[in-house]
Amino acid sequence: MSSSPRSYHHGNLKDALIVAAAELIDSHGTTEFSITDAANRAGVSNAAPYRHYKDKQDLLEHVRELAFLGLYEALDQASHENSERHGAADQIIAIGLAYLSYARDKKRFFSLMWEHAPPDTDSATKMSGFFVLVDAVSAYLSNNPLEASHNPNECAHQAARQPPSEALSLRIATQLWALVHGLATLEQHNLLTRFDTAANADTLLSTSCHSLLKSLTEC
Amino acid sequence: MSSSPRSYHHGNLKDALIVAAAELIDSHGTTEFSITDAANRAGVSNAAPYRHYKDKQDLLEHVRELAFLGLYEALDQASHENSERHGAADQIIAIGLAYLSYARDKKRFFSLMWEHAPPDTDSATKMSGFFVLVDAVSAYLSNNPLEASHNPNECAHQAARQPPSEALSLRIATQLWALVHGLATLEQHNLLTRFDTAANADTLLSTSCHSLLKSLTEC
DNA sequence: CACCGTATGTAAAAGCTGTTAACATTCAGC
DNA sequence: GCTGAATGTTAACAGCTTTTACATACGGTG
Repeated sequence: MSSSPRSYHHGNLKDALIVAAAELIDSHGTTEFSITDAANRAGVSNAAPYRHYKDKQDLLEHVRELAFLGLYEALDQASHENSERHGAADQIIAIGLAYLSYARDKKRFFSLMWEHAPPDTDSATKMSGFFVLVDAVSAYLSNNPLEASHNPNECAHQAARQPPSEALSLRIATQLWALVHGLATLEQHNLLTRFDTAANADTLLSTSCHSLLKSLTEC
Repeated sequence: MSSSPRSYHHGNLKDALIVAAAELIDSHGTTEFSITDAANRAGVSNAAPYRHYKDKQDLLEHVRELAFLGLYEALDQASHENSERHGAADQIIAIGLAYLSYARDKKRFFSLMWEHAPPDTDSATKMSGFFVLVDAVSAYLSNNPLEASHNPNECAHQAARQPPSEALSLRIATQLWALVHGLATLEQHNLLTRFDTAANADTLLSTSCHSLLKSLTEC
């Protein structure tokens, strides 16, 4: 990537450090990562990063953003590859499978994303992947409008006061997000195949999604 | 806890270190934690811990076990406080709410538990909390036997070959576990109330659980 | 083009940490 | 009581984060 280490000034050290840090974390994990390594890999001294980042956590925060961006791109691609042709439910499941794939392929990135709950920072990048799912749920709800409810659950209320479809999409997407995220986490800790070796995250996701969607829209 | 720092030998340093580490992590987080602090808090020198633990990760692993034990106790208590009298579904939800409470009250413990997916260690403690949920699901399935299926989904297969109820309980409990774990994680990252301020983890859990259970057993 | 403030790099150092090695003390069993 | 094992201390090393003082390049202004 960086070809000419000749000049005194690096030229694009800020980005190069993020890339270097990302590569190191992807291969050696976040505990092994040191700012010294990242600086060396970028071809500068160990103090140079402090011209661009307040401290180590600040740099890690930017790597986290990169990771969330990668997740978004994976989900977005999965969404487009499964749009319309197949059913809307299959599109939702495809997005979930892409989420699980990302957690598997970039497992160290995935861990980094959910480390140390940040105090208040709400980056838009962090949510962008979520909105891919929201859009798919909206499409699903358009094709599967709610039926009249005979259920004493909250759906009766929703039907009674004609909820904006957007709020319902957000709620369902949140539940699906929680489900797939939990499956990804449990899978990473080898907690799924402990009893039922056939119970992998992919099939669990598929059946759970169908259940949730059916129940949430048919109530 | 430790009262007499007089004798050369501590007497119970191995446990005292876990407790000290747990307290430090609970108050200052896992990144701030140092083995030196834990040793000082236990009243010994900074090299003493290495007589009982191979390295820092080894000590942290034991703290993790303590955290999983605490989670188990919380879930077990919630299970017993909500057994029989209320419906079996309510018992399941009570367990889930206890899970969310634990994640909130012991948020640094909760983060520690899911950090750095361990390579192969499968401690029984880690799973004990899960079995509380499995038992509740089994009780639910006993009270709500599966109906004859007209669904082309996998439930037809299950019904056809008379699945052992235990396998089904494990599968449903796993799905519920993933769901509640995902909700806990998203809540910790302030990702739930970003749009719908009324959508807290507790209510989302309640509605999702009902949906999943209804759909999974009514299929 | 010369000048100068600013941005960006280096070098050195302080202070902390994890970890090990050599040594000291206590315990437990014979 | 003696002896080996268990447990603790001190000292030291290497590596890391972060700061400070200094060096170099860039960019705009006269």
